[in-house]
Amino acid sequence: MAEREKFYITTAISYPNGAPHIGHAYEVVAADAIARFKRIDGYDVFFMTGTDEHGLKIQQTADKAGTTPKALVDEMSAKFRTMADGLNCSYDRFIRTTDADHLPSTHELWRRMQEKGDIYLSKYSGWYSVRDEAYYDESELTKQPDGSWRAPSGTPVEWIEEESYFFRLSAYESRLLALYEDHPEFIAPQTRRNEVVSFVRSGLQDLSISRTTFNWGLPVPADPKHVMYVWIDALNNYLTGTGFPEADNPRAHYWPADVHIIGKDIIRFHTVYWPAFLMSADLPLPKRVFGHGFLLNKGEKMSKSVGNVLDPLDLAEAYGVDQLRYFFMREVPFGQDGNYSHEAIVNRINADLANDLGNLAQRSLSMIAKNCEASVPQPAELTQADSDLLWLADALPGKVRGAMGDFALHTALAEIWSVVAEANRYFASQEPWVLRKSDPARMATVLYVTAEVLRAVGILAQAFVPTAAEKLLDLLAIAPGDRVVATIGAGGRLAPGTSLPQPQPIFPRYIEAEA
RNA sequence: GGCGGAGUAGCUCAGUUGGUUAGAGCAGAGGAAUCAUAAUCCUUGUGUCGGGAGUUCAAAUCUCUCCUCCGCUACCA
Repeated sequence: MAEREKFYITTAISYPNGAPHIGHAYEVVAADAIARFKRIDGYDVFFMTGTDEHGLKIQQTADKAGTTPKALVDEMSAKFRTMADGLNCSYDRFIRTTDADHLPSTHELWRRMQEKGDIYLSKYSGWYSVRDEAYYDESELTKQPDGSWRAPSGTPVEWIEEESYFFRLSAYESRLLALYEDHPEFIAPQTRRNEVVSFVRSGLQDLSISRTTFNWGLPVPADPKHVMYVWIDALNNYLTGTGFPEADNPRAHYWPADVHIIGKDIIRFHTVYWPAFLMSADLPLPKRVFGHGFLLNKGEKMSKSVGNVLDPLDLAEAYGVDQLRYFFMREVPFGQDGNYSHEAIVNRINADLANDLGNLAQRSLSMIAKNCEASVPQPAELTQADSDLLWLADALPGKVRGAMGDFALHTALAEIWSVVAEANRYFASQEPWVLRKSDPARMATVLYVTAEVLRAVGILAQAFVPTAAEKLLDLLAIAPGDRVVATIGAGGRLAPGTSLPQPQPIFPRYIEAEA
């Protein structure tokens, strides 16, 4: 057997300065679906998510709460991990930038960049608002009557100069442009790529990569009064996850990442800074970076003031984990912004999951249980209608693989469910409940073909709705090792006579609670 | 301001390199069936394809122009 091809996928790591929200849930669920699909498609997958735990804000939040940064991030990071677990996300490692192996890894990256001559000590200066804890560009400031300057937020600013290490980002402009040119797939979707190319073309300045104004962070090698600023510390988690710099680490072969799944708001860090760092360190670059969109609550961004902040686990409890996952991935074209609302979620759950797939499984498997001695029926000769439907099911792997290759999760699901819809039409037109009396052999064939379609659908659905798909495959008595994409089609057909368990509903309908 | 994207049925969107009567899902209306989670199936749309002009035998699909919306235009991530 040939060695399996590796596939390394990551989410961004979350900043645990507040509780996880629906955006975090969306990202990790989408990445999980891709990871799960790759696994059932035969890849050696490494899927990583985690938390980015250093920085001024964490330190301040801890101060305000009267605790230590470490105690704070221990508590907060656990919430993110609990969320990922609660949403049934199959990460192989949950990395934390406070993990012990992240320091040597990041020091090594820094050292290599320094060796290249790309890191130098200078001064970082600018208009700083103490109250906002942020620097502002001069163009953003407004002059007050007394001659002083104010930030956009109205707070006073002062000119600050701070010693800082810089990365020679400006030296990488042409190499980055060449990367985008030679690998147009590196940044997706297309619209994000356009933005990045335009940004880099406009010229790059060197990047401040250390701070002396706080100390909750990784110390700069040989100059511990500096801590590394977020860019290097956070981005390097992807390398740390593979055991860098240990060449003999069992995960070393996963680098470079095949894809970073991130929010569109941090596309620049992943497509400009990150590859430049890696080029400097003479390390291979990630193959692709995908910037997904945001989920909006009825068109509005989630915010505490609007009062529409939702806890993802509350949603999962209300609708079901698989149901919520399905909604996220089916409703919104991956890469674009999308809306969610109670009505939309319920509609998807009931129409697609309970009615279309759940009911198809129930009606066909019940008939098998009652009329075929509770075992896989023996098909007779296939009619054109049978072959046509099987052909559609057998063609699904190619279509879904193609869609998943472009991270078009919504398209993959649409493809799968179009076959479910076709199977419902087939079932209605074949009327096996009539055949039961008029032509039992024909009935058995129709039920067999339907079960075969359910098998293909169940296998592919594992990536998106793992628990329900598992239930469906259990009902079909598919052996654990056979629940892979490669068995879909003529080579892996159900064996007639295999006894089947008592059918159980796989997706309940969502019933509105009494108001 | 500069660069880029989008504007197609009530809603969400598909529409490869221009080519028969512009499609899907959902919602709405009517009907059939009863195996099934009151699920399913069938039928049903007179849409100025944002406006205007142009190229072409032929444009939602190319060109120009105008209108509207959105994103990016670096150190909060």
